[in-house]
Formats: sequence, C-alpha cells, structure tokens
Amino acid sequence: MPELPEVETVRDGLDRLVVGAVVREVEVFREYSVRRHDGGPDSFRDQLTGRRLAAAVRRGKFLWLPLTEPAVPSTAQAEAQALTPTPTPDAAPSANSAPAADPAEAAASAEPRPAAALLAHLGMSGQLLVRGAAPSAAPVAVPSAAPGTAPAAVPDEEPARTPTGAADPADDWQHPHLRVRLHLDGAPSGALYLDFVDQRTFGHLSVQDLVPDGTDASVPAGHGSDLPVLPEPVAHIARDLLDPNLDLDALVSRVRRRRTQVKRALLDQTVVSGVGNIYADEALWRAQVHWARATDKLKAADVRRVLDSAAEVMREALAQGGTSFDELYVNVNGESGYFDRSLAVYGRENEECRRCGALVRRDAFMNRSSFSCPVCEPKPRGL
DNA sequence: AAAGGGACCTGGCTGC
DNA sequence: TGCAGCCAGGTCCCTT
Repeated sequence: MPELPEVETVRDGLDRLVVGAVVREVEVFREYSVRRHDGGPDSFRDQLTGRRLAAAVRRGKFLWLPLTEPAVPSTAQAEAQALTPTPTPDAAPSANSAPAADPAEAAASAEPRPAAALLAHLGMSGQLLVRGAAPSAAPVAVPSAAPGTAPAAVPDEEPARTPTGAADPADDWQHPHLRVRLHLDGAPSGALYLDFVDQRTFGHLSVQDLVPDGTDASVPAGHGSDLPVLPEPVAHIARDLLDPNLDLDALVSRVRRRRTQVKRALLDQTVVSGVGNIYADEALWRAQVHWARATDKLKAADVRRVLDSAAEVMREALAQGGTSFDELYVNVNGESGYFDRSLAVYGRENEECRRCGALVRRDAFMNRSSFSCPVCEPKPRGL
C-alpha cells in the first residue's frame, strides 16, 4: 500500500525523470480515474495538454506536479502575456499572492509561478510508471503483494502485451490496468510516457488550482518545491511527520485534545498525514502503545514516542524503498521487499513477536485489521 | 464541531 | 467446476 515512503519514492523518481517535460497528449482510458477533476476527461485533457511539468511535490500521500507554460515561450506568447492586464478576473490570491510582479519583470522571469497542478493520489494500488524509448520499454513490474494477504498470483510478471499498432517501439506494450497516459516531450530522462496504472481504482488524477497554504504561507507547502501553495483538495491535509516545518509540540497537543483512539488519530490525515494502516501498526508496536488507547488519557511522552516511532519506521522504509529503482520504472510499492524483512507486526497474525516471542494478534478495527503484540502492547483497561 | 461509519472499487481467495 | 460473497485499503461524505 502506498503510504508516505512509497509516495516519496515515486516523487523522487518523477523529480529526476520527468520534471521539465511538456505534456504533448493525454489519454484517459478510465473516466473514473479522473473523477475528481472538475469538468470530466475532456477538461482534464485540455488543462494538461501543452503544459510543462515544473516540479514534483508531496505532502503526506498526496503528490502534485505544478504546471507552467513551456519554458521557452514563443514571441507571440510573451507579447500576449505582456499585454494581459494585471488585475485578473479571479481576484482570488491563488498562487500569485506574491506582490504583483512588474510586467517586465514577469516577462523576464524564466520560471513563471504555477497557478495549477496535476494532482495525484495513488489510493491503494496506484502506480506512476515512467517509460522511455529504450528497446526493452516494458517496465519491470513488481507484484503488489501486501503483507498479510496471499501473494498476488504474479499477474504482473508477464503483463499482457497489447499491440497498439503505433510506430513507436515503446508503444507496443500496455499495462492491463493502465488508466491514464501522458505523452511527454523533452523529459530529462528521454521518457516518452507517464502512465497511471491502478488496479483497484481508488487512486485518481486531476488538475487543480494551487492555493495558499492557510496554515502557514511563509514556508514550503510540501516536499519538492519552495512555494507555499498546494492544490485546493490538499488544503485540509496536515503536514506529515517528515516535513521539516512540522510543529511536533503542537501536534502532540492536538492529538491529546482529541477524544478518540490513538490509531484513529494517527490515520486521520487532517491531524497528521502520511501514515496508513501498515505504518500505524508498526509505530504503535515500536512505541509499545495499544492502538485503542484513548488519546486524551495518554501522556505527552507516550504520544511523542508514537509519533517519533512512526517517523522512524517511515524513514527506514524510505531508505530501503529507494534502493531498487529502475530508471524506467517509478516503483510505487517501494519494491515491497521492505515489508518481508522489516515489518514487526503488520500481516503477521499468529507469528512470533520479534521482541518478546508472543503471538501477534489481529483485531478488527474500522472494518480493517489491527496487528499488535499482546504482551508489548497491553490492552487498555475496559477493553 | 468532532467523531464514526459506510461507500467507493477491483480481483484474488474462500466456501458452498 | 462454477459462482457468489468476502476482504483489503485511503479518503470522502454523510450522519450523529
């Protein structure tokens, strides 16, 4: 499941392989995958085509690529920009909350401020595959077997190769769950396509306006850009645990003010972002705090230990997720090998706790599962 | 206002 | 053997 480390691995890959590219063409194979785009697939294509992918930014599990006009505007475009009256119809501050730039200065600026971005959320099975013109253009797909579930029956190892009849040698392969394809020009890696592949279709793509970060407009809104702006649908998402601008003391207080179970708070992306079911269980095991403990009864030190553990486990996963990185494949699963080796409790029902040897238990939680050690993480009173 | 639960979706697996 | 039903997950939306 893509949680913060996996999404950051993807962000890093996009940053290196496709940032700078211009979108020449957009194909939407599954309308549902752009359901969060206002205006539908046609509008999605229109707003993306001809734009430049200016950066790759992430907050929590949300990923966005700010869009600009192509880096070298034609003379006609430059003149058109210069002639555009400064007060725009939509007086909303959006991305241009900075002092209204002097037109000459704006024209001279090589890097116009993006007003919109391609927003991506990978859901639980989304992948962004970068594909180039190499002879073996098919990316090495990795089975997205989640720990605790039976390994996928290697459906991805021999993906269906669908001849499209296109002249391009890279175009003779198509992933069975391809939902959206961006055709690229001028990618630094020579990549030709950015493919959005998503088996379970919980993920989505959309083009969104960039708005000021209401919580703190003086620091970067996410990792990968210096701009204090983010896509409108991300405005309510809290900073994540690896964000250098996160106020940890304030977060500890906020968690303790809530009246809920500690795991629910960890999974609430408006409290702290980036943590999903897997890393929540791992963090609670490391901190030796039962998932059902009441947030308002926990000591500040306990809450801090849980948060520190979550940051630690995600940093470790990130370090391992970046190791096996194919240049042509942005691995959304962080290569998954991490899970087998390092997960202490998640998906390990009835296996021995790596710390004390007790058998890991599985509880129903929010229509999902919670894995914990009955000894290391004693149940709270009354449960 | 804040907390909690259902819906959304797909495909592999289980059990009849 | 075939098929219906279950399960996994993150986030949004609705209800309480």
